[in-house]
Amino acid sequence: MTPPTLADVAERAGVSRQTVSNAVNNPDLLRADTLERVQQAIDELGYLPNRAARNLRTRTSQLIGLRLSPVLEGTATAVMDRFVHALVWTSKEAGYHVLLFSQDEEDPLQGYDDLLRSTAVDAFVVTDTYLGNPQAAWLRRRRAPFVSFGRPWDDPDAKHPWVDVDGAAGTEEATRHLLDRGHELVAWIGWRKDSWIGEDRRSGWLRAMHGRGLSTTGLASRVEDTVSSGRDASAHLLDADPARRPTAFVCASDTLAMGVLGTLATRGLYPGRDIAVVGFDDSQVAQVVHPGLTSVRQPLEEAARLLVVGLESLLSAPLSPVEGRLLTPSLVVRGSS
Amino acid sequence: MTPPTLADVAERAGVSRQTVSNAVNNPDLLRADTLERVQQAIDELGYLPNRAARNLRTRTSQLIGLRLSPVLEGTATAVMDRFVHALVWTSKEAGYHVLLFSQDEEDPLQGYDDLLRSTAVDAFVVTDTYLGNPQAAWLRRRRAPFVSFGRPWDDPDAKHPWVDVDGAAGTEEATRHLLDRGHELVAWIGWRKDSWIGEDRRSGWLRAMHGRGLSTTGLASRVEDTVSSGRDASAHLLDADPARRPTAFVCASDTLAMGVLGTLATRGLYPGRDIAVVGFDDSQVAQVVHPGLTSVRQPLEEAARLLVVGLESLLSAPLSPVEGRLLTPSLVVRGSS
DNA sequence: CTTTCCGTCTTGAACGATCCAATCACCATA
DNA sequence: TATGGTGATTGGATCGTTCAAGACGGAAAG
Repeated sequence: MTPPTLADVAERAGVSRQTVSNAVNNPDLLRADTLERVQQAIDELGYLPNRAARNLRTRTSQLIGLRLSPVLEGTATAVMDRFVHALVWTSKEAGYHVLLFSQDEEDPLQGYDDLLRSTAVDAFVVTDTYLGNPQAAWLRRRRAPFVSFGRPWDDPDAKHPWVDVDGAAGTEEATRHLLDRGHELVAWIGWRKDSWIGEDRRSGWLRAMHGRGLSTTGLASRVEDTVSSGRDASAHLLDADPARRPTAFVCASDTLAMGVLGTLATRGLYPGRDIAVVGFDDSQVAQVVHPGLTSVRQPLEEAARLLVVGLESLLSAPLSPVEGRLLTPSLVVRGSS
Repeated sequence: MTPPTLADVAERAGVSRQTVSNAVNNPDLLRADTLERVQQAIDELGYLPNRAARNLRTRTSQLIGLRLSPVLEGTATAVMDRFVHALVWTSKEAGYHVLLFSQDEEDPLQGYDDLLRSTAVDAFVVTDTYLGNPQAAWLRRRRAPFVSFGRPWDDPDAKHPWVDVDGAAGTEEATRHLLDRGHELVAWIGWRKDSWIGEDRRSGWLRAMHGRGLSTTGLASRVEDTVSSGRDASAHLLDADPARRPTAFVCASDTLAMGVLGTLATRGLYPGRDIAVVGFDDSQVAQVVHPGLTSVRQPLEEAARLLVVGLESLLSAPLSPVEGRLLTPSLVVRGSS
């Protein structure tokens, strides 16, 4: 009924508890024949070390804490889903499991604090690194091990490993792709100016346009990340100056791009033929909408992998040099361009 | 540096360890003034019980295991995301955390087995209950506590609590909604016959149609759950018999509905005006696509809540009567109908 | 005045693993 | 044969908590 313990295995194999422990954790300390005997007993009993006991003794939990961000209905954020998958997968390879917790409405740090004080997790993966988010700074003060997906925008000398995706490179590639197809009036629809991520992505568009000697005057719009904002912004840009009517849109998100597609649909314009549209995130929406939304895809699997690598080195050698990694996204071309 | 222990609190409050333990777990055993003194020491030190030690002693982990299903690119399955959120939230209310693990490619039961044998989780939440999935039967044989989201289709006398959504009721409401708007030729695009869920949803459409004395001949199609299948199926239905050309489509998933929208777009037909379309799952896709996809929304928050309730009673009284709960989904009406 | 009882608190043991120091077996060397 | 060294194996202590049982004091009952 109750799972077998180390002592059970030891008795069956005719050795001491410590020898069984070594067989599991330091097999090279045992003589070959002893190891085999112990291994056989382990297999026969289906023994696996009791997690709680091991955790207590070693002061680790082999768990990584991840706080889920609140779900936003009406947006195309399928990013987290893919990222969580990738993180769970790579964590498993490294011998860790992922523990989810949710945000406390009153105190956003509550969840972190509780898990730390009860030594329930070994480290955290932080994902919301937008400006003004107190998590990173707080965790640092608390000396809690963590890595972040997203660069520390407001803290140039942050001491934690991080991985981020080069949004500017992504939009630059997206814009170049449109320019290569003959577009010259490529408009930008992005987020409000106080979003560092938004400004980063916008800079890629600027770079591509200016790189070809094209003016961006009257081609940019900064709005909230909602479908209706994207719809309104694109309609406005299309109606503004007939001489500079955009023939293509690059958007800071798939959500905004869906708004653009909405504008086109109501006007009888066909995406990809009449007007080109590119989104960001390669969400499921981009994949299933007609005629397919070209989008910048983040290498989330690679990001997760590197985060876990960073976590491992952080936990094994807390004073090792800290590094940040910037990954280059790729463009997935579909019918909309 | 290291978190305070029970002994630290005990010393500070001038009581024994056990008294502190009681203050935390059975406060009514203490005299009021003692309790207050201990509580103050706890607050001052920021004490929280060490999880590993507690787990070891009580033989519980306060963790619920959830296996992530493989991500399917190109489909609109945003269901899991919402469900996981809801589950994490309600679990927290009940004092549990959610531990994620991924599917082993070789042996789908491996992850479950390891977590059980190492006593890492108290119970599982199983989500993939499609026909032939060995999880439920295996867990039952293993006498592992679990609840499932999805009814035990192939096992009428299953002994575990489950919660499911009445798919038939959902499509029935969707179909009635279309009939009420004057449609008479409402077509069905669903999954292959071996999918119980698909057949369940289909039966709702049948019920609604027959309830109004309408024939369903030549109005149904059963295909794979992909966008292109939905596109092909809808095109075929529209071209088949001019006398019975569908004016509306009810689909077993948002993915299929997106295929229908694709067909309409290529033919210059406007969803909601020329042809009505209803999907299933109320995915993010349905919410952001133009002009909005009417869809059946599953009460995932309620489902998660009931699952946790079931889990609690299962863990506190393993022999309590088992119950299954069928929840009724709701229809979210948008531009496409 | 003694006994019983109850409420309150304390002590020692246990959960199942790992760490530490000590022991043992074995073989090579003097 | 005695000595030394190496590597395999052992018993005991420990991690921080909860459980079981006992100690203590005062109040109620005999």
